[in-house]
Order: sequence, then structure tokens, then C-alpha cells
Amino acid sequence: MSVTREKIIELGESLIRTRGYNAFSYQDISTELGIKNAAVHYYFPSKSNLGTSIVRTNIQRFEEMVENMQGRDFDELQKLETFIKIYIKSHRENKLCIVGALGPDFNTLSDSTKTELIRMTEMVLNWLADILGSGRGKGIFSFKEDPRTRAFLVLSGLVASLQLSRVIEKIDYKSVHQAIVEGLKP
Amino acid sequence: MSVTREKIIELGESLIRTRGYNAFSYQDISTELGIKNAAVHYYFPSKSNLGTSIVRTNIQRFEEMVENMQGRDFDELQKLETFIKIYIKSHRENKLCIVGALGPDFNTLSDSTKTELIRMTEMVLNWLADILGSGRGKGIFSFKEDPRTRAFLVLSGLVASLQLSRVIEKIDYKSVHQAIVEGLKP
DNA sequence: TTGGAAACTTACTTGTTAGTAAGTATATTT
DNA sequence: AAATATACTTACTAACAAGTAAGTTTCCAA
Repeated sequence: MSVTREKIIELGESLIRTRGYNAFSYQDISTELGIKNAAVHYYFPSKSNLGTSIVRTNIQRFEEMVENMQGRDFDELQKLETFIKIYIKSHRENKLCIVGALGPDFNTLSDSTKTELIRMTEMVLNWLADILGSGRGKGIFSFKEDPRTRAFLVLSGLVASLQLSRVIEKIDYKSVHQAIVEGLKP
Repeated sequence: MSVTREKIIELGESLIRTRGYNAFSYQDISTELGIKNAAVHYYFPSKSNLGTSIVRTNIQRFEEMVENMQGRDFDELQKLETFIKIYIKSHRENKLCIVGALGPDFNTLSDSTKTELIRMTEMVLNWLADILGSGRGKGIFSFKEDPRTRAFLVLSGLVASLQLSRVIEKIDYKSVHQAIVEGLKP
């Protein structure tokens, strides 16, 4: 794999997560990387193409995280906390997650980027519902709704608190994700 | 007040909530309203100006809702449910709320639009924390965290579930907001 | 009836956008 | 040594963006 290609994806992701899909341009990338506009088009013919590749990279990262946890056989609470760490890191870097960054722009995305974003969100949600469900089965978690609804709510909390804490600085992010976890304990 | 001016604000808000701030143009507005580009600039010299006015309109609407509830002296649960109705309506119209629509674009907004968005979010959060706190005092609600943290979590749930339900259609939105309310009951 | 304000349109400008066609340098393979 | 592929640059284009200056119509008040 080309190092320039990887830098473009990395920077593109960063721009999406800090400024949004429709607020970044190929110029932003080429200027920052010290290359020409056409060089970006060489690797990613269209912006849609780049967007799709960025989401795919994120899917891969998520899959690797899940695999990695399977290897170390974490329990459900540890898995959830590992997942939440991604959001704590994002918050520290003042970035949104890709789902939260691309979600509001959904109607302006190309079909392929939409498809990948749906696939990613579905994967995360299914994984979350799974660990919430099996965690409840083991008595690690306790909640009334069905696991998918609760997973949706947990993800919503994580996604939006990144967005809101950008607007409202006076919030203690730690207490927010603590409340999410505490709300699941028996 | 001019009817054209009001139509521009209404359409502008709709565009922000369906496509995002950076994905709509003065052309979109002028074409739809059958007027010229410059006519939009006549009422709103800059896009920043229009954005700010749209947020201010939303603040006013929120204030009117709060006032209206004071008049009919609703209890805390009724107030919360009235607020949630805004989100149910937004979901039906396939729109985000302005906070959720502008939040991800925060870094690209003008200072005045940022200021108004902060003011709006702060208002909503304070109001929510107030009714959650006093509701808990009366035994209507029950939760462990401090009211502001819980308010942050409730708002996050509402804001992000609009975004996520746009990506994931297979979700029953009713059960989501029901879970938010149920999670507050003693 | 005339002056002026309100509500626009006409006709631009300037900058930025995604995207492309054709060329060049460098390394690798045949 | 010649051919080919990789990784770009040069030099564009066409469309669209926000924004403006100057004019026009319409209505109302003095």
C-alpha cells in the first residue's frame, strides 16, 4: 500500500470528523500533504470514492477491535468499556466518530458511501446488542428493553455526547459515559 | 415582518435539518421560492447571517413552548413528554433537530452562529436539568447522577436517535423514546 | 404629485469546487 | 537496452459558491 494513499485516508477522516463531509475539499488535503490536487484524484478518482474508502477503513478497524477482544476473552463489561474508550479518545481529540460525523450528511452522500455507512452502523449496533444481551444473561447487565433498543440508546448517548460536548464545554465527559455504564449495572 | 423573509428562514431551516449547513446554497433557496439569488441576500446579507437568524427563530420557538407549558401548569413528566413530541415530529418528517444538525458543523460556523447555537443548547439543557431535578424531588423521576448529567444523556439520546434512525431504518423509534422515559421512572 | 422607502431584479465578480487530459520522472521488469 | 508501471505534476475546465453594485417597480406618505 502507498504511504501517500494512507495519508490521504487518515487526513480525510480527520477532516470529516472535525469539519464534516461537505466542508472539506481535495485542496485541503493536497495543501496539507504538499502534493497537487490531481495527486489526490490519482488515488481517489472522486470524493465519493474517498468517502467510501474512509468508512471502509473504519469498518476494518472496528472488526480488528472485536477480533482482538475475542482473543483475550474479555467479559461483556470489559468489551463495552473498551468500546467506550474509542469515544473517550475521540473526545480528547475534539473529534466526532465517523457515524456521528456522516450521519447528519447522510442525504448528501453517494450511494456507495451510504451503503458502507449503513453497514458500519449496523455492525456496531449488532455487536453492542449482542454483548448487552449476553451480558444480561450472565447477570453482568440489567435493563428492561430489548437489547437492540438499549444498544441504540447506548450508541446514541456516545455519538451525541461527542457532538454536544463540542458545543457545551461545561460538561464533564467522564460522568456522562460513567452514567451510561452505571445505568446498565444491576 | 415580510412573508418572503419568513419563507427563507423556514426553507433554510428545513435544508439545514435535511442536508446540513454546508450542503445548502442561496441558489437552493432562490430556486425553490422562485426569486433571485440577490433577493435572498437582500434579507440576509451573508449565509452566516441567515444561519444565525434560523437558530434565533428556534430559540424563540423553544421559549414559547416553555412559556405555554408554564401557563397550563403541566407536571414534570408531561413537560418532558411535550418536549419529546418535538423529536417524534422531527422523526416523522425525516429531519434532525437544529442542535443535532448544526453540532457536527460547529467548527465551520461563524462566531455569531456558534454563539446562538451554544445559547440554544445551554437553554435546552438547563431546562431539561431543571425539570429532571424537580421531578425527582417530587418522586416523579428517579435517577442517580446529577440532573445536568442526566439531562445531557437524555438530550443525547433524542438528538442522536434522529441521526441514527436515518441510517438504520429497522429501528422502532417509539420504543427508543419510551425507553428514555421509562428509564427515568421510579 | 412628488419623494422616498421597501422589495426586489439584472448583471456582474471573485473564489472555490470536483474533476480531467496529457505530460514527466523514476524505478522495475523483460 | 527497451518497455512498462507507478507516482505523480502541469495545466486546464465547467459548474457553482457567496456576495455586490446599480437599477427597477410598486406602494405609501407628505
